[in-house]
This record gives sequence, C-alpha cells and structure tokens, in this order.
Amino acid sequence: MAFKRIAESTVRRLSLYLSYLEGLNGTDPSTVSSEILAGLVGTTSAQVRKDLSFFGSFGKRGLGYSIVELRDSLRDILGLDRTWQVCIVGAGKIGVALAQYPGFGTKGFHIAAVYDSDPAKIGTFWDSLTVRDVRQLRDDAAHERFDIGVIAVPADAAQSVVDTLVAAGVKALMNFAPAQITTPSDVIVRTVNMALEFEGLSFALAHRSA
Amino acid sequence: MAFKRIAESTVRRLSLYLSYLEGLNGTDPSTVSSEILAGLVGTTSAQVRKDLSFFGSFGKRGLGYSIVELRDSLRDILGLDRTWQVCIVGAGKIGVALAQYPGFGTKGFHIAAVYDSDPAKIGTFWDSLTVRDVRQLRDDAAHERFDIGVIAVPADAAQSVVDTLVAAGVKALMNFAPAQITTPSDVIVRTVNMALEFEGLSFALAHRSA
DNA sequence: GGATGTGAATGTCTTCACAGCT
DNA sequence: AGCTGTGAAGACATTCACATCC
Repeated sequence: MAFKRIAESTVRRLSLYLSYLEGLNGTDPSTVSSEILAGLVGTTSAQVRKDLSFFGSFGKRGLGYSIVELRDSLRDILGLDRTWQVCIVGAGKIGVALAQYPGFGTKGFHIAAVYDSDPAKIGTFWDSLTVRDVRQLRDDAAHERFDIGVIAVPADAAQSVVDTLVAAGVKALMNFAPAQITTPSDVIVRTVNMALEFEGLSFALAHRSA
Repeated sequence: MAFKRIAESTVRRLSLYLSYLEGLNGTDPSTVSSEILAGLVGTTSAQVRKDLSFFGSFGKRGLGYSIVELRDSLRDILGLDRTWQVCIVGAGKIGVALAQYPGFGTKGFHIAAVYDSDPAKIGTFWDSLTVRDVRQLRDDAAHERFDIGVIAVPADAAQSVVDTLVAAGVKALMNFAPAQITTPSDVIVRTVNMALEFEGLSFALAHRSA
C-alpha cells in the first residue's frame, strides 16, 4: 500500500475523477471510458490512464471502467474510506466557511473540535460545537484522536499553534495562515494562501497578450 | 512586457518572495541574498535567481538584491502596482471570509460589488456594500469596470454565473465552486477547491510510510 | 472493434556549476 | 571574495503510440 512518489498533480486529478464519478451516480451506462472522464475534468485520456496505472488496473480493455468500482477504488486510494478527525484552531471566518463547505463532512472529514484563544469566543456555540480554549488542546489530544489540524489563525500566531498541534501528536496540518511554518519532517503540511491565488490572477491579467 | 510562458509555480514563488520582502520592511541590511530569500520561502537560492531572471536582472553581484527595489519590481511584475476591481457573485460564507482575508484590500484588490440571486439577501448590507441582484450584473458592467469575477455560488449555479460574467466582459475569474466551468480562451480562470486540498492531505495520511 | 495499460519520446521544471560582475 | 545570472544537465510530468486483452 506504499507507492513510490506520486505527483501532487496526480492526486489532485484523482480527487477530480472521484468527484465526477460521484456525480454520475446510477446513470445509464455503468461504465465510463478514460476519454469521457478526461473530458469531464479537463485533461487527456492518456493522463487519466497513467494516473490510475500508478495504483493498479481498474478498467477492462474494450469496455472502460466500472463507475461503481472505480469510485470505490479511488475512495480507497485517497483514504476516504474512513473518517478523519479534524480539529480547527481559530474560530474566525475561515473556519466557519470551512464547516459549511458543501460536502465536507460527507466525505470523511469530521470536525471534532474548534479552538480559539479569544476569551470572548471560548464557550460560545459554533455550529453544534462549543469553542474550546486552545490551552486545553494538548490535554484533549490525549483522549481524542485528531488526525488533521487546521490552522485558521493570524500569521503571527500560526507557528505557536503549529507547535502545540505537533506536540499533541497531530500528523497532518492544513495551513490557512499566510505564513511559512516549520514542522518535523513526519508532519504533512499543506498551505492554502488566498492572496497567492489572487496574485496569480493579477499576474495573468497584467501580462495577457492582446 | 509580454514574457514567454512563465510556470504557475514560478508566479506562486514570486508572490511569496514579495510577501517576505514586505515583512522585511526597513530592517538592518538594505539588501537580501537569494540564499536568505530562499530560506524564508522554503526553496533554493538557484530557484530564486532563476525565477527572477525571467523578468530581468534585479540584483548586484557580490551584494544581493536591494529589498526596496526588488519589492517594487515584484509588485510591478505581479500587476500589483494598480487596483483591480473585484466583483463577488454569491454573498455566502466564502465571500465573507474573502473580504476579511488579511491584506486583501491592501494589496490592490478592491471589492467593488457583491451580487446574489437570493431575494432575502439582495438589498442587505454586507461589509459596507449593498448586495445587488445578480440580474443587474450585465447592465452594471457597462458602467463599472470589473477586472476579476469571483464565483462563490453552489456548483449547479456556477456555469450560469460564469456565462453572465463573461458576457459582461470580465476577463479573469476566481472559481470557488466545486465545478468544472467552461469559458472562451481569452478568459483566465483559477479554481480553488477546498475539498481537493483536504483530500490531498487524506491521501498523504493514508500512504505515509513508517 | 474498442479501450486499456505502458514503455518510449517529448516537454517542462528544477538543480548544478561556473563565468562574470561588483 | 561574494553573489548574481544563466547555459547545460538532470529530474520530473505529460503525451504519444501501440501491443494487449475483453
């Protein structure tokens, strides 16, 4: 079950394939070709086949892929065949948007706890969860398992939150703070930086040819 | 001012360089080396120099880069030396989070208008702006210039919003809807899909070695 | 016949290493 | 001496094209 280096771009496409397969639930033909799947996500059929080939053979030559089987295989591959316990630090707008993001909970991510350092927020209800004091985090982690920690605090507080989460044994972090954070090498970090996305658009606009 | 194909990864790093240079405002040495800049954003000095070399020569051999000059050059390169008019469609949680994202307005992005199709939301105040009826969008675009359109609506409404924005002459779209959208080739599209980011973490967690 | 799975070829990005300027 | 700027090498990702199997 441990594969050699898989490109991040490949994993992103696998997620896209899955999301379109889930949209094809119970449609007419029970199979789908790499050609069709490629059209849905905006890539090529060769790319689809190559992506899948890293993990095995899921199709039948001459027929294509069974939608149901490929869907299940992709869920397995992506680790969505189980529930990940998510803990959000920072009960601000980003956290709220996240909790309401369509299909977040339905896809294997369970928001188990929300923490904040602001006394005004601690104890308030927040989408069926009570906001806890971030100082409880380390103790809580001894009883509850948190698989994924979400950093939704201002940049200057990010590293301290990261340190607490790492000390609490959390092995994967989703970082929404616009800050470079450092972690031990066995901790997986993904950073989402809205400013970067918009600056990418700005660059493209500024240099668009004719 | 029109450069040959620049990789998306390069543009992302340019944004990061800029953001760290802005943090180095008025610090001791007035110059910075590619080595130091690389350390700040987590890349290599060769990568920093290569990235910058696509746009010119900004450093002095033996000395490094003038922080102030490089900052200004990067702002120019990224198109942040002007203000982009942003129009958000969908007055939900994502839009709110966006408007409050630290340093969004300060970096050349001005939220000029917010639209929604929900009568309950139209006319309400929303962070100093009044939410407008999405049906006004096409007419409004004749009088106001919208450089960037933000798609913050559910997936099934995304393409129709895109079509309206494109018809209104908007040439750059930031898509937060988990949907594949199609546009004329002169329209720049960036898609941000939270689910994909989390599934990437899930994949990494599921296959982590050791 | 039709579509997969995959080595080989191509294209793209990153790293190396060094000449050249300050 | 120190650090940039850059061609060349290397690593990585995508595309091609075809043998293989249903």
